[in-house]
Amino acid sequence: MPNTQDQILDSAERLIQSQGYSAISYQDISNQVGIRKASIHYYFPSKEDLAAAVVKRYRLKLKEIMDASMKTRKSDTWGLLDDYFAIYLSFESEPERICLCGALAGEYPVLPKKAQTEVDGFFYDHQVWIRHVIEMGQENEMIADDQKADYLAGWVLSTLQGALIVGRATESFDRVHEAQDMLRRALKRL
Amino acid sequence: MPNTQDQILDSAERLIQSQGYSAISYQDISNQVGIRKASIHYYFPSKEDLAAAVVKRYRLKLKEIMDASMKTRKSDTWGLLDDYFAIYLSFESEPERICLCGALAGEYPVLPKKAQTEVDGFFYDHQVWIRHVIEMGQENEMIADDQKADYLAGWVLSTLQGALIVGRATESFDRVHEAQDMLRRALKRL
DNA sequence: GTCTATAAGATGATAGAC
DNA sequence: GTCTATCATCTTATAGAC
Repeated sequence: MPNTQDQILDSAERLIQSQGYSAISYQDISNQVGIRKASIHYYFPSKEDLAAAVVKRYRLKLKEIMDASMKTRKSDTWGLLDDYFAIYLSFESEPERICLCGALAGEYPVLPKKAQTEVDGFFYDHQVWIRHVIEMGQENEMIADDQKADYLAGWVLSTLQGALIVGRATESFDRVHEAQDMLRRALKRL
Repeated sequence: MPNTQDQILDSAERLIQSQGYSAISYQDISNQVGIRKASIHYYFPSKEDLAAAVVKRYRLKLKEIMDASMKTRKSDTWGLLDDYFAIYLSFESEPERICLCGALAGEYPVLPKKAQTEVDGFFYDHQVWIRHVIEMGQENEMIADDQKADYLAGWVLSTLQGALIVGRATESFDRVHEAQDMLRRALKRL
């Protein structure tokens, strides 16, 4: 059983992923965690603090997954890409949820500054990681090198985030599978 | 000068595109339009009514643009695709705004039912239109036909929505240009 | 740490005058 | 049609007891 602070973060993460930042309240979290909403303020004085903490933790969690993948897969281009794609496939079992930062990006201008910075940093982390994978793939001639690795990385990121968001709204998670299929082919043949 | 009802819809559309549905209030619209918030209830009794009306109008507006393009471009595959891409490029001049339905899809589970239906219908319209363009392109051998047109259409849609959303959060509208570039190449060579 | 109690403000919505 | 006035409810947040 996680401590109270982690339970609050878990609840907030889940709620933001399914409802967005503006829609959720301390009361919602209070109901899920089973403590009074005043108690939440003990851990996170303001909603801005809570938002920043949730994104920070989420960003770090994924960064660790990606770094671990890099360590075990070495320069196995398609294995690395599969690992990354798996992050997005994990949402299939909870169709109300999407990537936390995809959800937050949808209401970016109303987010508190610190949360904005973390969301921005999240996308930066991912783009750098994907770019690295693609660069290695281009060196090994697994991926065509007539396109800048950075453009390709941004493209992969946008596509996957978009597939999750549109997929949830159209109740078609297949979209995510299909998008990954297309990306794999495109990277091979571009 | 548009009538009051249209001014309200214009304002709501603008606000949702930049802030999302949950974050906006009758007060915000009241401030922009210059009428009291009680007056807005005269046109749209509940926020749910307003949401449904905004999406319905937006969906129709884009449907008309796409149908007009189909009528003038006939079977000019790349011309049609350019017209469609131009819809997304139009957001470059107002970097706070993204596609209304992309923004709404980011908080889909909390939307009123009727708004959900319209958002869903919006994506359906687009996917059908793009699929049609791709099918014609495959017949004319402009686009390779080893992939289902419907998958390709879904992929294009997801990518463009994702590029807008991620692009706004990372202050890099280039993302949209680059994604369109990649899509064009990918469709040609797949 | 968690609670009760409470504050100050915003929200969607309605009634009724003009 | 648009206004003022008002309502009940929800929001984030704080003070202080246990």
